[in-house]
Amino acid sequence: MVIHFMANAANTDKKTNDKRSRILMGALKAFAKKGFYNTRISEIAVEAGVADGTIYLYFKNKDDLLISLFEDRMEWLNQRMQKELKDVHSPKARIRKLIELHCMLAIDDPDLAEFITVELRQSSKFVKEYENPKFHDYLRILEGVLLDGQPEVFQEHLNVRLIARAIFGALDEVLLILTLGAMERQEIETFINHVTAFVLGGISRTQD
Amino acid sequence: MVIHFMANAANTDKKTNDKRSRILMGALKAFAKKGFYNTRISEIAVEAGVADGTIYLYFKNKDDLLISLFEDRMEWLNQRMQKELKDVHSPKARIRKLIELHCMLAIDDPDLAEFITVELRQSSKFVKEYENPKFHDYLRILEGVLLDGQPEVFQEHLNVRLIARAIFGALDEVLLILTLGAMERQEIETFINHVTAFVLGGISRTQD
DNA sequence: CCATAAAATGAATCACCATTCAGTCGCTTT
DNA sequence: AAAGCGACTGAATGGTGATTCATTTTATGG
Repeated sequence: MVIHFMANAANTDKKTNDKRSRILMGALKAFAKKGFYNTRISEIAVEAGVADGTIYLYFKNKDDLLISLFEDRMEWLNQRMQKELKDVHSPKARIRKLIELHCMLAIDDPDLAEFITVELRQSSKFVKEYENPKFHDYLRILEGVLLDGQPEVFQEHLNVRLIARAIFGALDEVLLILTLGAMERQEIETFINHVTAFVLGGISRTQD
Repeated sequence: MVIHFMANAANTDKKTNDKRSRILMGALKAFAKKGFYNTRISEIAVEAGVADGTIYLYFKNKDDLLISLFEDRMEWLNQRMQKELKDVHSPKARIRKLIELHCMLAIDDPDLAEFITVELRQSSKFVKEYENPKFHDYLRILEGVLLDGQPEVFQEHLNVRLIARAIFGALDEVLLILTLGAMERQEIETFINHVTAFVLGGISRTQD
């Protein structure tokens, strides 16, 4: 009896998650292409291969779908960020890694890159009540890297919170360019080098 | 006859411009508060003190209103930028001036600040056919300042186009913070100093 | 002061689309 | 095998809001 229940639940969960994540994928693709407000629920449904109504079994409404998509993807992004930063110890190298990862979104998942660069502000401003905690987690990771390096290599008077925002803004804008023009991997690497030099120059104690 | 016509035209133009600019003001206020897609034409009409239909005498449709608003305000911003930069000659001082002006929007015209930070990307991406030339003019001003200073004080290998974007992104993000929390003028000045130090550090040949 | 044109109005239209829900499907249990 | 149950479907609903246009108001000129 118990075993049955468990198996059942696991199965249901699997199917549930599968469908839910297909809907999220469809929404991401559609939002990236046409933006939140220009995307019809029916388009997401087609993209996900489900009926319109099915979406409402997994999400309260269109706003909730947007928010859930943010939560899901930013969570993933933050975890990846933290995992990759774990192995890097020099503060400057961590900054470089962070910039690399941020920019590599343009290649790894262009839809996600586009979604973040274009919808992030809108959503945290106009989807009522939504504070976008996962985005703030991202900022906190960046702040953490700055704080860790501050006593040694970064300027002691940095306003960490402010500069983290400025760096995020710079990266976001660069990511936006990357998603627009299709670029060679090589060219992207050059971009990353330039941006890294710019950011490190802005925060380091001494010029390299 | 000619004189009559002229006077007539001038008069009409004046009234026309007056009403047109009242509509633009109303749209700016409404867009800043609720965003483009959540703003009803009727709300703009109320804000401007005109009838709904009147808006369509001056603008083709809602998209056109958005675009016209961009053109109008960015044009104004660019002109102000260029005028103020005219008197400043040292490259570093010009960068500082540019950052100051950008940030001062949060105080001088919070609605405009909010509008630019939140609607700029959306619009250039989803309002079909619109290339947002005035925004690119802004970028070109920034690039110009970098280029002017490059032979002397800024790093010779700067990718000017890229770094201009990065700087814009950083400023935009900072402006976004400024518009959210109401701040003292003093605190804003501190912010400006930090951001200026960050940017100059990122582009200068030698640490100051 | 009248005639004509121009500008402005705002109620009515109508296309659109998020959301709902009555009905179907397929699987499990007995 | 049939009843029960949860997941799923997609056509129908209802609210919404951009846009239109018949009508009214205001300005112009003789």
